[in-house]
Amino acid sequence: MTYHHGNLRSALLDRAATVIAEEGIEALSLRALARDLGVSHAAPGRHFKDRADLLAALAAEGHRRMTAALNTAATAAGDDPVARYNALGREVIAFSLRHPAYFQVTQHPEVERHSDPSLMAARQAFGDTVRAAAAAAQAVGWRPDEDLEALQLFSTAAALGAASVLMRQSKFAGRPTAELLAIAGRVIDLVIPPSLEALRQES
Amino acid sequence: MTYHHGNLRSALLDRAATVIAEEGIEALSLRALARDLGVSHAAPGRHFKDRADLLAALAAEGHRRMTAALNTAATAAGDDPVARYNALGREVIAFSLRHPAYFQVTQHPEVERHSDPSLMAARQAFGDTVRAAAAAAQAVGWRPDEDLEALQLFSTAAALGAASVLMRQSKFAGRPTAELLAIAGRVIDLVIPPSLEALRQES
DNA sequence: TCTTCATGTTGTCACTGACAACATCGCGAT
DNA sequence: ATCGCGATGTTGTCAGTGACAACATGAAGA
Repeated sequence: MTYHHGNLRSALLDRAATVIAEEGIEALSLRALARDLGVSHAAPGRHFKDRADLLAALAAEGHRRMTAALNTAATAAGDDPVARYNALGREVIAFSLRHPAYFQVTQHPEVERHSDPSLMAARQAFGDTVRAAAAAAQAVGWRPDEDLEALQLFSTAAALGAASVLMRQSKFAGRPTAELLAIAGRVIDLVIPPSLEALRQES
Repeated sequence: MTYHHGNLRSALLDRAATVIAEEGIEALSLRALARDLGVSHAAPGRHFKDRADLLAALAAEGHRRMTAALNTAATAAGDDPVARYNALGREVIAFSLRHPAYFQVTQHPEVERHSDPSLMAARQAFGDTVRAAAAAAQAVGWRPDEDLEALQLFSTAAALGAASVLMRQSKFAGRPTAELLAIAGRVIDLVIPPSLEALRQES
């Protein structure tokens, strides 16, 4: 045996991501992963306590990347806090469409219940980013009467739900990404005005 | 052996629902179910081809009950189509809170991908009910420019996402049901006006 | 009564996650 | 230089699980 894979941990995470993208989370097996990488069936155990632990690590990575994507999208959106929060919503959907494996793993109930510390930290960082943007939009007049954290949680859930619909519903299957993103934009606009100006015109 | 359980099929579904409510879908095992009911490990196979088949049957039942709940909620809401659609949104959340096992199983990705004919029929009936209500609201002026099916799908996803947040987020854990339903109402109001009158005042 | 079919039983297989005991590699202290 | 030790990987094994096949039982109708 050649032994010595070197970076088995990241190789496992990579392979897991592609397996999940192709066949879904249920099809993921530690032993199959080990076989795919030409390594013994117990080798994954050195890096991940169990299957849930691997999924948690993958989900943490997904949250970190989503957070990073949101930050660049926010700065690209300019100064208007309402437009920024709207852009965040769109980016949640765009990122999900770009990275279906991360979407699946972060949204999977089995993983959501899991309380790995590094996963919880990544989740919290993601929530903090969204909450800060929601607070800025609220500060300039968007939904001033609602509880901030509730606004954050429910708008995030709505955006992720929309992403799920766009990925799973046959109505949208096979449509080009650009079209899906356009639809995503309209959906986000239902909840968050596209700009401060639009918000002021509403009422 | 006493043999002859009589109605093993519905006993399996019942027991499965309580197991799911208590320990989650992942904890569900056909063999454990058989043990719980004092029946041999292969007996469930007579009624459900495999684990996914049992989950599909449970999900179909969930969709049927949700649809029934929506219909009674709609008639109770009176004649205003906007108020009716708003009430439907609230009832989606209320039903989910009342029946967490059905919620979990209908929303679980593993089950959502499944294409059991009776499950698909139940899903379609649910979708038809929501779409009819959305169409009525649209006919009196709600979001007239949006695609009807998209409106239906995304508003359903938003309501279900809100239900998920209310059930899973620690922020809402342990709060009395009445309070959760009040929050649910505010969330629905973010997307669907509470009445035709409110809709007309918006713009 | 006899047959037939639905329902349940026993037996078995491959696969999986999990654990324990052992092997090897590389690196840092002596 | 080497010694020792911790990190990483290996082989071996166990119980739980889903799935299937072959058989048993009981009820209902020809």
